[in-house]
Amino acid sequence: MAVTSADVARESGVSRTTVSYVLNETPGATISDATRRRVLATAARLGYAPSAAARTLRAGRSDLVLCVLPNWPIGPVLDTLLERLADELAARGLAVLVHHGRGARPLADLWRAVQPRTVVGFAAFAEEDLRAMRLAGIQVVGTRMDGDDDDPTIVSVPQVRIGRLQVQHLVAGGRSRLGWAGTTDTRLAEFARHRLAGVRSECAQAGIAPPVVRELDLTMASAARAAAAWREAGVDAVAAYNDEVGLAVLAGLREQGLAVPQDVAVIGVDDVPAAALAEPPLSSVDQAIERQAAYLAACTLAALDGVQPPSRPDDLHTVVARASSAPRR
Amino acid sequence: MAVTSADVARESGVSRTTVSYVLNETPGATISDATRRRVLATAARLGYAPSAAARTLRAGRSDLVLCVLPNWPIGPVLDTLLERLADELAARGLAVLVHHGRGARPLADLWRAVQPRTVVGFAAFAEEDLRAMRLAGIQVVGTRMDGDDDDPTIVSVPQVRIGRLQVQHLVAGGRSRLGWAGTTDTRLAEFARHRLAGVRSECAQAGIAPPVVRELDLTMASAARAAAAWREAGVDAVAAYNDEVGLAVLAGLREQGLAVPQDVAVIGVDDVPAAALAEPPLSSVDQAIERQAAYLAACTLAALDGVQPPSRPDDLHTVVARASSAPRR
DNA sequence: CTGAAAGCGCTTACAG
DNA sequence: CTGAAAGCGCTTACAG
Repeated sequence: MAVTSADVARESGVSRTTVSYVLNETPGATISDATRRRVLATAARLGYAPSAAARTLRAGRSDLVLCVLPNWPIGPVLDTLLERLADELAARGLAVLVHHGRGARPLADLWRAVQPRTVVGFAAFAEEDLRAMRLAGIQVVGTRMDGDDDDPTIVSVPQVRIGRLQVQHLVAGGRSRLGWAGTTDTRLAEFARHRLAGVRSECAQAGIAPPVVRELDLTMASAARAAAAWREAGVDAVAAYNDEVGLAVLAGLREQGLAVPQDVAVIGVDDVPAAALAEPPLSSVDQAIERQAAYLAACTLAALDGVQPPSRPDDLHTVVARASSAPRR
Repeated sequence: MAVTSADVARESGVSRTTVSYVLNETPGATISDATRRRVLATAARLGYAPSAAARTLRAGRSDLVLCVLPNWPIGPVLDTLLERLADELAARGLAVLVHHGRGARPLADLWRAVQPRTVVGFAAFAEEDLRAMRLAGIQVVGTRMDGDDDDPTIVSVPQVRIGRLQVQHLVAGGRSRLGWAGTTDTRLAEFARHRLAGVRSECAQAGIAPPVVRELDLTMASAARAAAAWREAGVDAVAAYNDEVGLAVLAGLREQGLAVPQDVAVIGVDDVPAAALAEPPLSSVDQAIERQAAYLAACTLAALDGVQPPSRPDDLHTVVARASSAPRR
């Protein structure tokens, strides 16, 4: 069916060995210029492309790096991460493909279809999946959201810091009774848990009461209910899971007749464009996506080379202060 | 290194043939129950997984379906599409992997690493890429944004309709001088072009002037400039590329002291949660994502089976009317 | 009911 | 400078 190296060999009047030497520019081999030209021309004319399956079988490993995502909604952060990773790895002849690991399908089904050299996991793997990958000789690079692990194959971006930063900013602005606006989107539960933990610990640190926790579903009804609860509790500042939730919080507070930032301050996470356009403009926490992406790519390359990964940059997140969290007068 | 079927055969005291028959439940073969049990147990104990490369080489085709995306930002629409597709194909033993085809890297590099059975393209392929895939025996399923092609391997979701619907809605609400809010994000240029074409053609149809076109970059400055230009031109309604741009339009109009919907009506596309939360709530065009996903999945399955694809549902898009486009009193 | 053998397409010692 | 041969791990006619 498809063109094989044998076809190229026959058409060029040489052996498959010679075809392989020419096409792979094999270091040891010296091929006469005439032969090389002839082989190259034939390959181009026939549209020859080597069989990935055969190469992988022969070599015992492929040039594929597989990124395994949980069922997170893909946003700009992840998008940039994947793009950057693909660019860096392409420079070394590696292809990056992404598996959107929705729901309950076991990873094992994948290995029937594809044989990656390395798997980059964006959430913890099941024990059995890990075992299967190790047995199959697949290298595994992991990521974590808490940052207290020394496993060198693990990239960590501590979500906890984000929550801490939000609280520090709000407290510095004279606020002392905090609310937390989480999300009912279960796909984000892992992120939310760590960010909330950061909020809690920083509240304790600052000597103020723990946050009044509410989970929103991005409807006006749920945002208004949350706002009412916060008013009830005397909340004067809300840290939101992200900007999307933060914008819902603004809407809910408005609905309940609470003024931002006079009555309540609000801060989100991500610094999406819509944050700056809100009324009032929404404060946020910038994630330094480009630098996170560079860090992840460097860690993956280090794992591929079997060397120590770079240490994590520790000033990734910064507060973007806008009117929604202006200090108490 | 890894466990092979020969290992399982040796440990079970049978031939590789028998191992293959048992593990693949080969129809013709009848294996004694004792042997079957023994082989299964050994395979499980050893953690045997067949080599995808060897299976693919042997079979001449893999169980991999590759989705090739242009460098679009991934949003909820695409996300749902991919999830749905993966689910439907998993039921037939096919794995779905995604290639984020950023920028200029030629697709050909991919075939060195991976050998898909089918490629689902979300934008037009380069001629040479198409040729290479055909030569490699890869089945190609395409998608288009204009819907006037009868190629059965092509899934089309006509963006043009979206623009038409927006204009119909605005005109029905008594508006007669339209603006179009595009985006400076070049990754979306293809979508924007078709939606704008729909707006243009429907304006002609309705006998009103062509739209006053402006491209926004999601900053207040650019939104305000656009708003000023529209006021200058006497625009009384704006169709936005999507809700994100629509929200920027609302901000720009507010900044310029124009009242929505009294002075200017606004409508976006996508019906994201933030649209309903805006002040005033933003009208939009719903994309019926679930049904689009089902349609794409059905087309892909049809292509795999070599049968006629289903015809496109033609009522995918519907206007969600909110305060931002309330009729002229 | 089970096994020995061929062959998928490639690369790479090994010979010439 | 070039070619014949082996072998990666699998499946499947073909024999028994």
